Amino acid sequence: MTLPAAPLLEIAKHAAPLRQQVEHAIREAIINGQFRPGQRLTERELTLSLGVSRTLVREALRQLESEGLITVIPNRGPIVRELSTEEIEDLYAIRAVLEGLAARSFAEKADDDNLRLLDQAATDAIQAYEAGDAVQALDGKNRFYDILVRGSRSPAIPAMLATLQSRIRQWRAIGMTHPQRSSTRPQEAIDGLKTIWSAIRDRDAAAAEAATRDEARRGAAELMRLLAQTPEKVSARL
Amino acid sequence: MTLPAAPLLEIAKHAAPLRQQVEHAIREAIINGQFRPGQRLTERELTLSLGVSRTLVREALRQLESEGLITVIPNRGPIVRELSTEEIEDLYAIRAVLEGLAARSFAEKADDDNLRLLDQAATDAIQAYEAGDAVQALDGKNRFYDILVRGSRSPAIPAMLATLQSRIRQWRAIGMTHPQRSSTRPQEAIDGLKTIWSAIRDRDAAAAEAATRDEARRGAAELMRLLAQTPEKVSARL
DNA sequence: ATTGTCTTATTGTCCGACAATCTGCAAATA
DNA sequence: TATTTGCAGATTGTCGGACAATAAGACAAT
Repeated sequence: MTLPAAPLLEIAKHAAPLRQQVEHAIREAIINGQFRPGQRLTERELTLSLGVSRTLVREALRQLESEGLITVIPNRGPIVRELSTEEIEDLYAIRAVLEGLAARSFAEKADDDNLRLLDQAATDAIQAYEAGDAVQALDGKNRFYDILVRGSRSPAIPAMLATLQSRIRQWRAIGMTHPQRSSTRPQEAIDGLKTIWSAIRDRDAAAAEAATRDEARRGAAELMRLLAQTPEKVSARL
Repeated sequence: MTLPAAPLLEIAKHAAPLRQQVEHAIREAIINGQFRPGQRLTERELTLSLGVSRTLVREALRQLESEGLITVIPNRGPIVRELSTEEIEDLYAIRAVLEGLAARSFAEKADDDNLRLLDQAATDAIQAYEAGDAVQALDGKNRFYDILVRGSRSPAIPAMLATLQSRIRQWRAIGMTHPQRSSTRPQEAIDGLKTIWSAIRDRDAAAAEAATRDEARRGAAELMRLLAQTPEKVSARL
């Protein structure tokens, strides 16, 4: 008797090569600020703190390098990459068009399952916001965009956006906690979400793309405004 | 006396680490079809043919992996990545929006030098086309887009597009030599270029972006049409 | 204050080793 | 004959050590 074509349960077949865990560990340390921008990362330190051989550390570093998270100075070693204001703005602009493209694809190709999930996330976010629950609202919003990207059926976009996110995440945190944060921004974000949502329900791909881009750009503009007001602090404090 | 802030000449400071040459060599072999999609690349083979240690080969492979050029199967090793029709289409769609974004930035921020260079490339391409010189026309066109991307002053877009290109290049070649290639396509491409060009001269960022995206999409559509007509051959023959 | 030299920390590269895993094939079995 | 089992070979995954090449900082000499 042969096994059914679709396996009953997916087993993690390749018990995560150690290398990937190393890569993941370093990446996380960079993203959450444990390793600060500009900081040097010597191979020796990493091997000691991670308890793996230099071989693995070096392979992981190569990968992080091509993701743009670190810069490797020849014969000097890697340093955690610092981003100028211009670079941050640039990455956000790229994110905007990619998310826009994802929304377009989603509007064109999403199946009912994904539409339902999107509906759920959208209503959750809106309700939470109206109830004044900022945390839940943010969670719903994040889920909304997550579903949007994954449901776009684009093989490459999710990966590219994930890489972008890992380079940006640190600054996104600022955008949400900054004291001078605009008070109208949350409302704006929810409105943007509604616009995207309704465009998708209408299967209006062009409108969905435009709305998603615009919303992402507004978010970026707000962040850039905040960054401009605290020029030095930002890179220093994380 | 202190040195001027801007160095008089840039010296190639770090005589290419061997590793990068290895990476480059493998990448080129993949791009130009010397290593075919689906083909296995064993570390041993590579060390022998390149004359470097396994260490270097492995590091290079990690980098190529995160560029999407190869897929590494655990305990089996890397194979040259094969792209499905959907994936090709997806990559072209991404390229379209990124080039569009580059055009937008260029229209907004390009300096006179870049504008002049763009002018030159555009007139070259158009003249060559009208003179019936396909090779020169193509060269001008490529230069045009190259300047567009580089002159966009975006730190990240050129790198992302370069990665995309390396994954697509093989199929682009098909688009230009395919027997059933549309006869109106070259004219269309030149028209597209003119539209982009004039939008940029007007500093109309939105129009430049739209025109660039549209043109890229038309090119992609043409390629997908050709691929649809020769379904198997394509991946087989390269 | 500038230049030259030495020392040290670190990367760049190579090598050899061995366990873990996949593959294909042959032998054993039903 | 068809299926399962088991084994051998090939290849990756990971380790440790080794040594040259280079960069940076300290220090001495001019």
